[in-house]
Amino acid sequence: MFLPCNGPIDLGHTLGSGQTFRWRREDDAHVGILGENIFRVWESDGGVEFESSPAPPEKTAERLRSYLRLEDDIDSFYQAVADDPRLSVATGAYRGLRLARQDPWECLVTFVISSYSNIKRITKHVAEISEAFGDQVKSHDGVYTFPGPARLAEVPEREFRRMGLGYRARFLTRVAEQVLQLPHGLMPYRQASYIDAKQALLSFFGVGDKVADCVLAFSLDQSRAFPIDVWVRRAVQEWYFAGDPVSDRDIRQWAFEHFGEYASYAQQYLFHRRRVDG
DNA sequence: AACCAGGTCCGAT
DNA sequence: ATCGGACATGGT
Repeated sequence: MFLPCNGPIDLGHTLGSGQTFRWRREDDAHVGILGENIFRVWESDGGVEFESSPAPPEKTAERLRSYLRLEDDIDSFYQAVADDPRLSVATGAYRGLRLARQDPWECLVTFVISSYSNIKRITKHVAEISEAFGDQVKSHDGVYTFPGPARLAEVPEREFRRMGLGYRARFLTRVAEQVLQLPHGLMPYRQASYIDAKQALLSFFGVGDKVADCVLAFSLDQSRAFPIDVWVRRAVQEWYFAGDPVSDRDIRQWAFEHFGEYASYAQQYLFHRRRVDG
């Protein structure tokens, strides 16, 4: 089934730029799990083509469309930063890199795990958690859904430690318990203000500024979130502040003034650029 | 063999 | 408010 896209889309950059960790290349397509269904997606003229199972494409199209943010007018972002020479290099190189709209819970767990780790290891841990605690997707051996907060809340911390999660094990157990206390889960924060949503996330044990901003940018539609990790810190410091040391607080302030509602997109391009090309 | 990785928490200034 | 050290583990 075909889905049109507003502007360019590059699945390799979108799904392989360190925002999502459960997609894999398979021939010329990308295969991943959204909710209870497995998707196979590839680029097609003016959009993407996809298959899904066990639910058929007619039933899952909206989920994929939303996930890939096909409605985003990405060209207006490119225009907005056209006068920024550093960012223009990245938008030129990674044209079609989109932010994904992930499930907030899965995104939260993923980035709690990400703390002081690396992409390869994060990918491994997310896969292990799905296999160990998720449900098998119907008629797809070895393919698992992502376990919900109720399931992870009942996993003893020592099991997470056995998986090699280290000190993050405690974070995971606590975060699951805390999310379980929310009457309507994390979804309502899509409608909340950036400030309110961030404050809520920061109240979770194991969630600081960086992880909170990742969840806000990659799952909660908070376009002014600007996650600052080691790579982005270096990029901003060297490319925009002449190498002078800058506090995270100042970077956040600067990012909002400089990029406004495009901050989340700008961050992902800067991150990818810095991580891939140094 | 030190050093680093999409950080956060906590106690001491 | 801000700063340093501790925290687990695996890869260069």
